[in-house]
Amino acid sequence: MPKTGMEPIRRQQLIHATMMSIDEVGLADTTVIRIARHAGVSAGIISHYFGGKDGLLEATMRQILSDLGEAVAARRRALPDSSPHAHIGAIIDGNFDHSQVSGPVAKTWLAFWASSMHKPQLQRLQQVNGRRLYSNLCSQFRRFMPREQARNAARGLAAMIDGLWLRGALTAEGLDAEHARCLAHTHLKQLLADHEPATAS
Amino acid sequence: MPKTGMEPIRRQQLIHATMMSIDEVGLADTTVIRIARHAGVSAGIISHYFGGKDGLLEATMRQILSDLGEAVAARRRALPDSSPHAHIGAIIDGNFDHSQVSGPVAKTWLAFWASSMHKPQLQRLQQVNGRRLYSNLCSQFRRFMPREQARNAARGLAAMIDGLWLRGALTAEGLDAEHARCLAHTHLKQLLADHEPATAS
DNA sequence: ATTCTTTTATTGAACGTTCAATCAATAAAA
DNA sequence: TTTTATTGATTGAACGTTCAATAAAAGAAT
Repeated sequence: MPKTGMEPIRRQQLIHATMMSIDEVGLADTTVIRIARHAGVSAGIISHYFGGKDGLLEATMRQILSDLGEAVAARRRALPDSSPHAHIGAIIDGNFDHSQVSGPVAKTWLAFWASSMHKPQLQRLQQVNGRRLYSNLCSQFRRFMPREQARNAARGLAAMIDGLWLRGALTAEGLDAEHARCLAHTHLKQLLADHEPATAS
Repeated sequence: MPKTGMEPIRRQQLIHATMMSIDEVGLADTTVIRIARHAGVSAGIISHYFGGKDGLLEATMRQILSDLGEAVAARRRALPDSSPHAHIGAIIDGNFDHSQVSGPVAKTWLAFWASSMHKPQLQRLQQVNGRRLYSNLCSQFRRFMPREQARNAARGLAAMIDGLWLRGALTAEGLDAEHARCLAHTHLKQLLADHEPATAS
């Protein structure tokens, strides 16, 4: 049934099928045949569109990072005000966006995280993302904190966000996004309260 | 050169070699031959002592978890006082013990973390450890907080500890244990200060 | 409309590689 | 002589990639 213009459709199907397979059996047991069956196509098509299995895996990670970045950016565009609190809150909420915390995405994310330790191409993508989160947080904290303290606040909050993700991906019930957001926001409020004790209500 | 009593020696050598291999090339590219070469023995010996590759991997994870538990327990035995602050501080310090934060151990730990999502035997070990950290923290927080608040404090601190680990394992420079400890302790002090504002100095 | 040609999309068997596990053979110690 | 410890070639299974073959759509021509 080959019509023209299949390429973007197939690419999307295969990326989605990759996440499903990683969700089901993990990255280690994800074979091209299993991905192809999930997408309802043959194994050879993967090399045709992505140059090979590695190309598909990299494209899948790119998609996840791109979606995450967009979720954060969208919330920062629609802020109620431009206070540091609002910006940091938007970054937190974006990181726990619904498109990001579903089981398949979260497990795929963690699988790539581990894998990126030894695959240079994934490592680059991973570091770009990690630094983006950190520096976004840091520049907001610096609006009302001295530099070194802002750095530490950013590092601590970034670690908490990643840690909540990590723990969420491992629990059988999946990540409770509402609860995770609540914990991160509570931590943020503490940081703010400690720094403006006189400005209460 | 077979003497008697080689078993405990070989088991230790092979577990150590497993961590070295995972540090070098990752869990995915860690083969029995590579592990055996690291230990200076032949590949067949792994099946002889551990029943197969999976047995060795499980034994390696058990060793890491056991070392981590002991590092925490040792510090809790030698506390200056038995205040909640001291206990929680000891749990933090134990989790950033030098035996735990070296490159090979940290990378092996993260590799198993990801792998435990789809291997039931590793998952059990992982959950026992995660719950131990959480419930240890929780029971200390409850000594000066209402139950629900203590739970949230424990979840937040546990997430931060794991997040600092995670980010440390991924950076090329490795985990800066001193700095990570400092961030976790800062967060702890905020939790304490917020809850006893009248008892200052 | 119908036929022919070209282009695009897809298949799946075959190939070469890699891996974990096995086991008969070996050698040192007891 | 018996027991304990170890080797490494072999085996069979599984994997990613390749490529000749196939089929449907699109375009061209009558």
